[in-house]
Amino acid sequence: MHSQRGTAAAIGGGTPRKGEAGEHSSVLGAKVVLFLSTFINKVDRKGRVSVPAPFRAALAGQVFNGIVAFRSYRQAAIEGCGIDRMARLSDSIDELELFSEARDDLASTIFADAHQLPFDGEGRVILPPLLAEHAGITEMAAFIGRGATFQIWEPDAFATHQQEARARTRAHGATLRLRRPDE
Amino acid sequence: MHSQRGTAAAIGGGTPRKGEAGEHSSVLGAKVVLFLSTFINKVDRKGRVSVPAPFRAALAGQVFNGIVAFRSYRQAAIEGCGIDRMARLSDSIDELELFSEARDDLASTIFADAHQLPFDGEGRVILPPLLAEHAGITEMAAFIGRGATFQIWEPDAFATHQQEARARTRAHGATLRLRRPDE
DNA sequence: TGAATAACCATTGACGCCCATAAAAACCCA
DNA sequence: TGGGTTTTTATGGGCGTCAATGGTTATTCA
Repeated sequence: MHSQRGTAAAIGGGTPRKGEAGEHSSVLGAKVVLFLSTFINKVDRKGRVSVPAPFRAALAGQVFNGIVAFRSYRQAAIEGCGIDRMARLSDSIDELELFSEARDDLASTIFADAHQLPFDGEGRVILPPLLAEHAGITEMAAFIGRGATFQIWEPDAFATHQQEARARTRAHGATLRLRRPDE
Repeated sequence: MHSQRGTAAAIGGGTPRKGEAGEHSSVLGAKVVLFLSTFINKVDRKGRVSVPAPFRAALAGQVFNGIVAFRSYRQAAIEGCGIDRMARLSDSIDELELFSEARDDLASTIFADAHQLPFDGEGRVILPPLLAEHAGITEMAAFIGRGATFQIWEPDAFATHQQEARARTRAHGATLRLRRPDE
């Protein structure tokens, strides 16, 4: 059984049906990567999971054909993004003082346990056992769009988390100023 | 037992499977070199260690077929990178005040005991005894991705270090402004 | 000539890659 | 608008290949 079908096409890789110049929306500069919606897929016996097609589309065209995954420090989840984001992170860190302690800490915290998970021919990845364990994932994996990044959760755990998050939001009345397109 | 398998080809050297123009992802400018994840490999009786395949891929195409290693003066670890980065480092140091103390120190610390370790036919290098000793490496070596560079640790020592680094990062709330792709 | 080093094979298990299938969307056309 | 057709996805499984590792032979240098 399939979870749900491409409810939302992630922007940027927009899977142009026919013709539709598309393909390289980036003449230069970064493509817009947006992960939306939630998809629940099965983890097969070999530990493979299909990355939702819309997510794959959002990642299309990046130098590395796959996803980057690392453990979330705050939650029992796996953080995911494209390689381009990691490259940007690397550049940012490179700008810190060489050999400074902060730089060291960030590097060993962020890069050390990031995994590059390549897509197979069918758009699946293999979840590293350590990460899967951290997220409590065994049978099913929920891909959660978070805009520029996404997360992978054990479905039930996420449901719980989401309820709590909603409750908190309602309580605190979180607000957000929308960024102007040009700033 | 293998530690973990080549999660992926690091960017830039992208091991294009079939055809795939690939090869030179750089139209101009530096190739993207990104070391990610952690790989633990065995050091054999002769002191040889396999450099993780993804790291090798990231280094592919550089003028020197191997890695550059030198002792970290802050930690019980070996710093590693490709020869290209050493060239950049050299440039950076060149920009420091001539005859300044800092320049002297850096030059003698980094370049003096930097070792060029060539790959053998199977992608292994021999760890210089002095470096291995400094890092306390005997049986196993952990290759730690740090973005543009990597480190080599004794696995247990790194585990400890990583925990402390995480704690520090969380405590200070070390943050990092993500660099915009176009700036 | 002996010891250390480098180049050369051999093994094996994990993983990449391929093919097959079913079901659900998207598409098309009356 | 609705039914039939085509495409894409998600999922399973088999097999060939490569990476990690160990050992053996050739080569170099003291």
